[in-house]
Amino acid sequence: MAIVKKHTTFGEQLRQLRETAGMTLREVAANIEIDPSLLAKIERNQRQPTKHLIRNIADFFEVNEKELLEEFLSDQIAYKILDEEADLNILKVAEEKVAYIKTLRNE
Amino acid sequence: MAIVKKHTTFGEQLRQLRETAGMTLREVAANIEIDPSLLAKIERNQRQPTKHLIRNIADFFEVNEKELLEEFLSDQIAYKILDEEADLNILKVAEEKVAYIKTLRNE
DNA sequence: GCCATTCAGGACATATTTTGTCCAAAGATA
DNA sequence: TATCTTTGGACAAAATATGTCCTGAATGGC
Repeated sequence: MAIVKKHTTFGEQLRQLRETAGMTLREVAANIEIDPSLLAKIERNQRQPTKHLIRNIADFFEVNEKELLEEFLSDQIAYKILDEEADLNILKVAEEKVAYIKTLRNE
Repeated sequence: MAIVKKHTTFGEQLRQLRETAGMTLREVAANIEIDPSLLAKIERNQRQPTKHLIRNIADFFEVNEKELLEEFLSDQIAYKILDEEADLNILKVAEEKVAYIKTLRNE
Protein backbone atom coordinates (compact mmCIF):
# COMPACT_ATOMS: atom_id res chain seq x y z
CA MET A 1 0.00 0.00 0.00
CA ALA A 2 1.08 3.54 -0.60
CA ILE A 3 1.32 4.55 3.04
CA VAL A 4 4.92 5.44 3.66
CA LYS A 5 5.97 5.80 7.28
CA LYS A 6 4.94 3.03 9.62
CA HIS A 7 3.96 3.46 13.23
CA THR A 8 2.64 6.93 12.92
CA THR A 9 -0.98 7.66 13.62
CA PHE A 10 -3.87 7.07 11.29
CA GLY A 11 -4.35 10.79 10.93
CA GLU A 12 -0.76 11.41 10.02
CA GLN A 13 -0.85 8.70 7.41
CA LEU A 14 -3.97 10.20 5.96
CA ARG A 15 -2.37 13.60 5.83
CA GLN A 16 0.63 12.12 4.15
CA LEU A 17 -1.55 10.52 1.52
CA ARG A 18 -3.19 13.83 0.85
CA GLU A 19 0.03 15.81 0.73
CA THR A 20 1.70 13.27 -1.48
CA ALA A 21 -1.20 13.74 -3.83
CA GLY A 22 -0.66 17.50 -3.56
CA MET A 23 -4.23 18.18 -2.62
CA THR A 24 -5.92 20.50 -0.15
CA LEU A 25 -8.31 19.49 2.60
CA ARG A 26 -11.14 21.03 0.64
CA GLU A 27 -10.39 19.04 -2.46
CA VAL A 28 -10.10 15.70 -0.72
CA ALA A 29 -13.08 16.41 1.48
CA ALA A 30 -15.21 17.11 -1.59
CA ASN A 31 -14.20 13.81 -3.10
CA ILE A 32 -14.93 11.74 -0.04
CA GLU A 33 -18.03 13.79 0.68
CA ILE A 34 -17.39 15.27 4.08
CA ASP A 35 -16.84 18.72 5.49
CA PRO A 36 -13.22 19.90 5.15
CA SER A 37 -13.23 20.70 8.84
CA LEU A 38 -14.05 17.10 9.66
CA LEU A 39 -11.25 15.85 7.46
CA ALA A 40 -8.86 18.23 9.20
CA LYS A 41 -9.96 16.88 12.56
CA ILE A 42 -9.47 13.30 11.42
CA GLU A 43 -6.00 14.13 10.23
CA ARG A 44 -5.22 15.52 13.66
CA ASN A 45 -6.84 12.52 15.38
CA GLN A 46 -9.53 14.65 16.94
CA ARG A 47 -12.30 12.72 15.25
CA GLN A 48 -12.45 9.08 14.33
CA PRO A 49 -13.41 8.06 10.86
CA THR A 50 -16.41 5.81 10.40
CA LYS A 51 -15.94 2.58 8.50
CA HIS A 52 -17.82 4.01 5.61
CA LEU A 53 -15.40 6.90 5.52
CA ILE A 54 -12.40 4.59 5.69
CA ARG A 55 -13.76 2.80 2.67
CA ASN A 56 -14.13 6.08 0.78
CA ILE A 57 -10.63 7.13 1.71
CA ALA A 58 -9.21 3.81 0.59
CA ASP A 59 -11.07 4.04 -2.69
CA PHE A 60 -10.04 7.61 -3.31
CA PHE A 61 -6.35 7.16 -2.59
CA GLU A 62 -6.33 3.66 -3.99
CA VAL A 63 -4.95 2.01 -0.91
CA ASN A 64 -5.93 -1.32 0.59
CA GLU A 65 -9.08 -0.89 2.62
CA LYS A 66 -8.39 -3.70 5.04
CA GLU A 67 -4.93 -2.39 5.82
CA LEU A 68 -6.30 1.08 6.34
CA LEU A 69 -8.92 -0.30 8.68
CA GLU A 70 -6.27 -2.09 10.67
CA GLU A 71 -4.28 1.09 10.90
CA PHE A 72 -7.33 2.68 12.38
CA LEU A 73 -7.97 -0.14 14.83
CA SER A 74 -4.40 -0.17 16.07
CA ASP A 75 -4.72 3.58 16.59
CA GLN A 76 -7.80 3.08 18.69
CA ILE A 77 -6.04 0.56 20.87
CA ALA A 78 -2.99 2.76 21.22
CA TYR A 79 -5.09 5.74 22.26
CA LYS A 80 -7.02 3.65 24.73
CA ILE A 81 -3.82 2.58 26.43
CA LEU A 82 -2.58 6.14 26.55
CA ASP A 83 -5.89 7.50 27.80
CA GLU A 84 -6.13 4.94 30.55
CA GLU A 85 -2.44 5.08 31.29
CA ALA A 86 -2.49 1.32 31.16
CA ASP A 87 0.51 -0.93 31.27
CA LEU A 88 1.57 -2.31 27.90
CA ASN A 89 1.37 -5.85 29.17
CA ILE A 90 -2.41 -5.67 28.91
CA LEU A 91 -1.85 -6.22 25.19
CA LYS A 92 -0.37 -9.59 25.92
CA VAL A 93 -3.25 -10.41 28.22
CA ALA A 94 -5.69 -9.28 25.57
CA GLU A 95 -4.07 -11.59 23.06
CA GLU A 96 -4.47 -14.53 25.38
CA LYS A 97 -8.07 -13.60 26.04
CA VAL A 98 -8.80 -13.55 22.32
CA ALA A 99 -7.57 -17.12 22.11
CA TYR A 100 -9.57 -18.07 25.18
CA ILE A 101 -12.80 -16.50 24.00
CA LYS A 102 -12.41 -18.18 20.63
CA THR A 103 -12.22 -21.57 22.31
CA LEU A 104 -15.33 -20.67 24.32
CA ARG A 105 -17.21 -19.93 21.15
CA ASN A 106 -16.22 -23.18 19.51
CA GLU A 107 -18.16 -25.25 21.98
CA MET B 1 -5.01 -10.61 44.19
CA ALA B 2 -7.61 -13.22 44.80
CA ILE B 3 -8.57 -13.74 41.19
CA VAL B 4 -7.75 -17.31 40.39
CA LYS B 5 -7.79 -18.31 36.74
CA LYS B 6 -5.92 -16.07 34.36
CA HIS B 7 -6.94 -15.30 30.81
CA THR B 8 -10.62 -15.72 31.32
CA THR B 9 -12.94 -12.79 30.83
CA PHE B 10 -13.61 -10.02 33.28
CA GLY B 11 -17.12 -11.29 33.80
CA GLU B 12 -16.00 -14.81 34.54
CA GLN B 13 -13.49 -13.55 37.05
CA LEU B 14 -16.15 -11.50 38.71
CA ARG B 15 -18.45 -14.47 38.87
CA GLN B 16 -15.67 -16.51 40.36
CA LEU B 17 -15.08 -13.91 43.04
CA ARG B 18 -18.74 -13.98 43.89
CA GLU B 19 -19.03 -17.75 43.94
CA THR B 20 -15.88 -18.11 45.97
CA ALA B 21 -17.50 -15.82 48.49
CA GLY B 22 -20.59 -18.01 48.34
CA MET B 23 -22.88 -15.12 47.60
CA THR B 24 -25.86 -14.63 45.30
CA LEU B 25 -26.18 -11.98 42.63
CA ARG B 26 -28.74 -10.20 44.75
CA GLU B 27 -26.46 -10.02 47.75
CA VAL B 28 -23.46 -8.72 45.89
CA ALA B 29 -25.58 -6.34 43.86
CA ALA B 30 -27.01 -4.86 47.02
CA ASN B 31 -23.55 -4.28 48.39
CA ILE B 32 -22.19 -2.60 45.31
CA GLU B 33 -25.47 -0.77 44.82
CA ILE B 34 -26.67 -1.92 41.44
CA ASP B 35 -29.56 -3.95 40.10
CA PRO B 36 -28.94 -7.71 40.31
CA SER B 37 -29.82 -7.99 36.66
CA LEU B 38 -27.06 -5.58 35.76
CA LEU B 39 -24.56 -7.56 37.78
CA ALA B 40 -25.66 -10.73 36.00
CA LYS B 41 -25.13 -9.04 32.66
CA ILE B 42 -21.68 -7.86 33.65
CA GLU B 43 -20.78 -11.38 34.71
CA ARG B 44 -21.84 -12.59 31.29
CA ASN B 45 -20.00 -9.74 29.55
CA GLN B 46 -23.20 -8.29 28.21
CA ARG B 47 -22.66 -4.98 29.96
CA GLN B 48 -19.46 -3.20 30.74
CA PRO B 49 -18.81 -1.99 34.25
CA THR B 50 -18.15 1.69 34.78
CA LYS B 51 -14.95 2.70 36.53
CA HIS B 52 -16.93 3.63 39.55
CA LEU B 53 -18.38 0.16 39.62
CA ILE B 54 -14.98 -1.45 39.21
CA ARG B 55 -13.86 0.50 42.23
CA ASN B 56 -16.83 -0.71 44.24
CA ILE B 57 -16.24 -4.30 43.18
CA ALA B 58 -12.58 -4.08 44.11
CA ASP B 59 -13.45 -2.61 47.48
CA PHE B 60 -16.12 -5.15 48.16
CA PHE B 61 -14.09 -8.22 47.26
CA GLU B 62 -10.89 -6.66 48.54
CA VAL B 63 -8.95 -7.09 45.34
CA ASN B 64 -6.52 -4.66 43.77
CA GLU B 65 -8.44 -1.99 41.93
CA LYS B 66 -5.75 -1.27 39.38
CA GLU B 67 -5.40 -4.92 38.48
CA LEU B 68 -9.13 -5.28 38.15
CA LEU B 69 -9.22 -2.24 35.89
CA GLU B 70 -6.52 -3.74 33.72
CA GLU B 71 -8.47 -6.96 33.49
CA PHE B 72 -11.34 -4.91 32.22
CA LEU B 73 -9.23 -3.00 29.71
CA SER B 74 -7.66 -6.12 28.30
CA ASP B 75 -11.15 -7.53 27.92
CA GLN B 76 -12.22 -4.51 25.95
CA ILE B 77 -9.27 -4.86 23.61
CA ALA B 78 -9.87 -8.57 23.18
CA TYR B 79 -13.53 -8.02 22.33
CA LYS B 80 -12.65 -5.27 19.90
CA ILE B 81 -10.34 -7.60 18.02
CA LEU B 82 -12.96 -10.30 17.96
CA ASP B 83 -15.74 -7.94 16.90
CA GLU B 84 -13.70 -6.48 14.08
CA GLU B 85 -12.18 -9.80 13.16
CA ALA B 86 -8.86 -8.07 13.18
CA ASP B 87 -5.50 -9.71 12.85
CA LEU B 88 -3.62 -10.14 16.12
CA ASN B 89 -0.62 -8.30 14.75
CA ILE B 90 -2.47 -5.04 15.22
CA LEU B 91 -1.57 -5.40 18.88
CA LYS B 92 2.08 -5.16 17.98
CA VAL B 93 1.38 -2.17 15.79
CA ALA B 94 -0.60 -0.57 18.61
CA GLU B 95 2.32 -1.05 20.96
CA GLU B 96 4.65 0.73 18.57
CA LYS B 97 2.16 3.52 18.13
CA VAL B 98 1.98 4.03 21.87
CA ALA B 99 5.73 4.55 21.92
CA TYR B 100 5.51 6.85 18.93
CA ILE B 101 2.72 8.99 20.33
CA LYS B 102 4.56 9.30 23.62
CA THR B 103 7.58 10.72 21.84
CA LEU B 104 5.28 13.14 20.01
CA ARG B 105 3.90 14.39 23.29
CA ASN B 106 7.34 14.96 24.78
CA GLU B 107 8.17 17.68 22.32
C1' DG C 1 -46.65 -30.75 44.39
C1' DC C 2 -45.89 -26.09 45.86
C1' DC C 3 -43.41 -22.15 47.37
C1' DA C 4 -39.44 -19.34 47.56
C1' DT C 5 -35.34 -17.89 45.52
C1' DT C 6 -31.91 -17.42 41.94
C1' DC C 7 -30.55 -16.41 37.44
C1' DA C 8 -31.28 -15.32 32.29
C1' DG C 9 -32.71 -12.40 29.07
C1' DG C 10 -35.79 -9.10 26.49
C1' DA C 11 -37.68 -4.40 26.20
C1' DC C 12 -37.17 0.08 26.93
C1' DA C 13 -36.35 4.82 28.84
C1' DT C 14 -32.50 7.51 30.08
C1' DA C 15 -27.93 9.05 29.94
C1' DT C 16 -23.65 9.54 27.79
C1' DT C 17 -20.66 9.83 23.99
C1' DT C 18 -19.58 10.77 19.35
C1' DT C 19 -20.24 12.74 14.97
C1' DG C 20 -20.56 16.16 11.59
C1' DT C 21 -21.51 21.01 10.36
C1' DC C 22 -21.20 25.84 10.68
C1' DC C 23 -18.72 29.67 11.50
C1' DA C 24 -14.96 32.68 12.86
C1' DA C 25 -10.21 33.42 13.23
C1' DA C 26 -5.38 32.40 12.37
C1' DG C 27 -1.82 31.34 9.03
C1' DA C 28 0.13 31.25 4.36
C1' DT C 29 0.94 32.84 -0.23
C1' DA C 30 1.50 35.92 -3.64
C1' DT D 1 -4.33 43.68 0.65
C1' DA D 2 -6.85 39.87 -1.09
C1' DT D 3 -7.37 34.98 -1.41
C1' DC D 4 -7.08 30.39 -0.06
C1' DT D 5 -6.01 26.90 3.48
C1' DT D 6 -6.16 25.20 7.95
C1' DT D 7 -7.49 25.28 12.90
C1' DG D 8 -10.64 25.13 16.44
C1' DG D 9 -14.84 26.14 19.22
C1' DA D 10 -19.86 25.54 19.72
C1' DC D 11 -23.60 22.90 19.12
C1' DA D 12 -27.43 20.07 17.15
C1' DA D 13 -28.17 15.49 15.72
C1' DA D 14 -27.16 10.77 15.72
C1' DA D 15 -25.44 6.71 17.66
C1' DT D 16 -24.26 3.93 21.50
C1' DA D 17 -24.31 2.38 26.18
C1' DT D 18 -26.32 2.02 30.66
C1' DG D 19 -29.39 0.60 34.09
C1' DT D 20 -34.07 -0.93 35.48
C1' DC D 21 -38.16 -3.48 35.20
C1' DC D 22 -40.43 -7.45 34.28
C1' DT D 23 -41.30 -12.23 32.78
C1' DG D 24 -40.08 -16.91 32.75
C1' DA D 25 -37.09 -20.96 33.43
C1' DA D 26 -34.46 -23.62 36.73
C1' DT D 27 -33.22 -25.22 41.26
C1' DG D 28 -33.87 -26.66 45.91
C1' DG D 29 -36.34 -27.17 50.31
C1' DC D 30 -40.29 -28.63 52.62
